[in-house]
Amino acid sequence: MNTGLQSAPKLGRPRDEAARVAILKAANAILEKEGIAGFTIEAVAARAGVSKTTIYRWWPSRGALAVAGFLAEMEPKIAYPNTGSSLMDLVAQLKRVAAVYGSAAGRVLAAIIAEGQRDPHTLVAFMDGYARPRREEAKAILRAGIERGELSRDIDIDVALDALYGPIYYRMLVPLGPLDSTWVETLARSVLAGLAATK
Amino acid sequence: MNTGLQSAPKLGRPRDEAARVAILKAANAILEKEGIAGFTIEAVAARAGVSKTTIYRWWPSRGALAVAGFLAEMEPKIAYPNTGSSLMDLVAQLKRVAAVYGSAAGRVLAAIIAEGQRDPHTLVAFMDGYARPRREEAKAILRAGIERGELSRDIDIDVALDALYGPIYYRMLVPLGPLDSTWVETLARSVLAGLAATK
Amino acid sequence: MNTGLQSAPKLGRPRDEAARVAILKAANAILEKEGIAGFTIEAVAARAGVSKTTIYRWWPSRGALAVAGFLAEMEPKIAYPNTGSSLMDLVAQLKRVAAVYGSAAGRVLAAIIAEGQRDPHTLVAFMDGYARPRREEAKAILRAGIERGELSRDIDIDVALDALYGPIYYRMLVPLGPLDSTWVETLARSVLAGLAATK
Amino acid sequence: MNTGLQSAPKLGRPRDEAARVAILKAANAILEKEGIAGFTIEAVAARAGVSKTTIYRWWPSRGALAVAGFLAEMEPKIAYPNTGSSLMDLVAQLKRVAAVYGSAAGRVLAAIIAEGQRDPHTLVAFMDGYARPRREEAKAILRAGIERGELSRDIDIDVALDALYGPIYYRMLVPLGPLDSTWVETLARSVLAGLAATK
DNA sequence: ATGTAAACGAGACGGTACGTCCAGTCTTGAA
DNA sequence: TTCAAGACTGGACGTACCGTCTCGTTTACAT
Repeated sequence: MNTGLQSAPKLGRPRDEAARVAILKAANAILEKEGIAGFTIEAVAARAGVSKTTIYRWWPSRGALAVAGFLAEMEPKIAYPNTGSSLMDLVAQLKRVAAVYGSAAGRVLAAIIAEGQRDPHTLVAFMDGYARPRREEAKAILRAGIERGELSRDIDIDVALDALYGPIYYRMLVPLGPLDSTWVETLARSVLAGLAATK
Repeated sequence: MNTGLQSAPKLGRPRDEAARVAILKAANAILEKEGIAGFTIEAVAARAGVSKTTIYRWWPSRGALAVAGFLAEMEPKIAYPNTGSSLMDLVAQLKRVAAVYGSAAGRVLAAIIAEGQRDPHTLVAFMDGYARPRREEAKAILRAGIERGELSRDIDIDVALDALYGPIYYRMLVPLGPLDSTWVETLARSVLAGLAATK
Repeated sequence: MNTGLQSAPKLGRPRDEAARVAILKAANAILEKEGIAGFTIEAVAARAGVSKTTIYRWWPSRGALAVAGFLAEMEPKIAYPNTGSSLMDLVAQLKRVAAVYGSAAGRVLAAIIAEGQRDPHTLVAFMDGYARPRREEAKAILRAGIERGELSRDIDIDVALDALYGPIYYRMLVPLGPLDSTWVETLARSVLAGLAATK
Repeated sequence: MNTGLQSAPKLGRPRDEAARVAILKAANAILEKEGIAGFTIEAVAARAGVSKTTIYRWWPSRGALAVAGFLAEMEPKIAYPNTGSSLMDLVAQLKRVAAVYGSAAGRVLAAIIAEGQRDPHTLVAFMDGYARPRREEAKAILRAGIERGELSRDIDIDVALDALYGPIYYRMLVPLGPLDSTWVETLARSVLAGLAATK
């Protein structure tokens, strides 16, 4: 996936930026509307008004394209807020994430994780491009909270984040119940209470 | 999935039990070894030494077959223990579940959830046949714990179970870290502390 | 190319005869109308109302299909006559061949020879299925003529047939002039005179 | 094919002669080695170390390029000899042609004729640039032979040339037998006998 | 014992999408 | 103005499986 700017060889016809954008938009639209079932390279090409070749030139697989489309759409949507309080920031962002994942974007994300089970490259792309960076951001917040004394030094940061975000992904993929704000709040309160209680 | 015994028409050649078993075994084996990518009806038929027709006669779709195979293999493996203490039972079972999901069975389960994102019928089959029954068992334990006074009356049982099992599914599908017993213990302790702390 | 009747295993769904015929007819029609340029497997499939798979199941390549179509159409058209006189038979057949090759069938034949230059299998199929059998028939006639004393024992049968048929193929492929009956007659007279004059 | 010198615009960068030669050489080499199957513009460009653009700028189609390459290589090889005797000249040249067509050049020629069946422009280019000029030379020889009384005034020159050259092309395209000198001699003797016998 | 009815193996069939190749066109910067 | 590089649209390739179908064969029970 050559979305970024690398050595920029400058030779030959430059990449068509409009096509790139159209492809990512089409990928997202299809994933949102029809889910992974209708997400074929041919469908994306048709919707974007682009030839299959152009897609294959820039993205090695269906999954890579899905991830790229998701990132393009998501990146602006889930920045962490900054309220001065780690816990407030965390809860606020958790609610925002739950809201986003409960909407169309959640279907895209679910599709990507599903595709990731089929194609390891997709999983890697998703983890490198999205999952791990988000986790790092979240870790930073928790660490800040520890510095400020809002959280105990004894908590296991990874476990804490798994406990907070895991349930959201779980409900997104296995709809045992709704992903609404009441639920998130109850969850956050409960889990944070556990963290606070740690030793 | 007509695995059960219904009106038993009794006419004609009876169903070949050996074939049924061979198919489920083959389905599991393929799902474990190659994941969802290699899980095609043709592959299952070939491995089971059975014709495609026979598979389609009894299972309506790939997903239904996967779920059936998973249930056949799983059912015996994750019964709840009974130690007299709800919390002990819960933790023990949680650890067992994590261990099982971290092994080959986890790959099968991941494949089923992935297929469920593509085909709603598969999701329904999985939820009806597996997810919800397990959840009911777990709820019963928690309720018993409340009765016995081990747990507060104020906890939200569903949230509690999401907080306990969600992270396991999360790590199974998005490998941000290992699914080992240390992690499960830390997680369980932390979440249960939160539940206990609930006023 | 399993056009003929072989061991007839009898197992499974029997081949759809109507499809086979439709495919051969479509192949011929396209070859006649558009030449080798428009002769794609997809076009044949579409015209025959058949899936590509069905074509590939029975014919290994474009060329094999073209040859099969040609044989199906041609076989009845160029049997040798039998006038009692070898030379008369020969000339009569030569004229018929020229007439046929000058028509739509000629375009099919030209296409096959062209495809044969690209794909050796096609050439082999054409030679085994058509060129050599025809040549053998012609040789038999010449041999009969020698037996009856109509032709000299000294002629080289292969050279004689090359001299008679070569020019027809030449004109068919390289249109330096028409392939009409006047020309064939002149040619036949001239060449046969040469044969008669041999020693 | 703008190989010749036209109005000489003189403006801008001049045509790269080395590229022109490299392209023709590459075209020939590929045609000889891999036949028409491997003869793609991209392959020629790669082998010649030239961009596709440059090829398309000067030759309108694959066939045109093939013909140009063939002419560049062939022109010097098949000039008519001059022994003073038309018949001797004719036979000598016939043998030379057969020898050449039986070698690598024959594969190129066969490829061109094949391509000509697919693309009329190629056929025209081949006929205008090669087939007809050669035929005119041959006709001149026959006419000279008639003038000198070596040949009858009654022979049909076109038929005579078809009878002599047709079989060579035939054997080149449909390998029913070798294209060796023994065969050519027998053929020439036989056909010329027929011409001589023509009243 | 004989018929009837469903299960089964085999494999042909119409389709969809795959990922690739090449055609022929275009857009850029350098020569 | 030519050229190298390489992006672009587009058509066909040959393959893999899908889910359906049509056979002939097998197995049981009901007559």
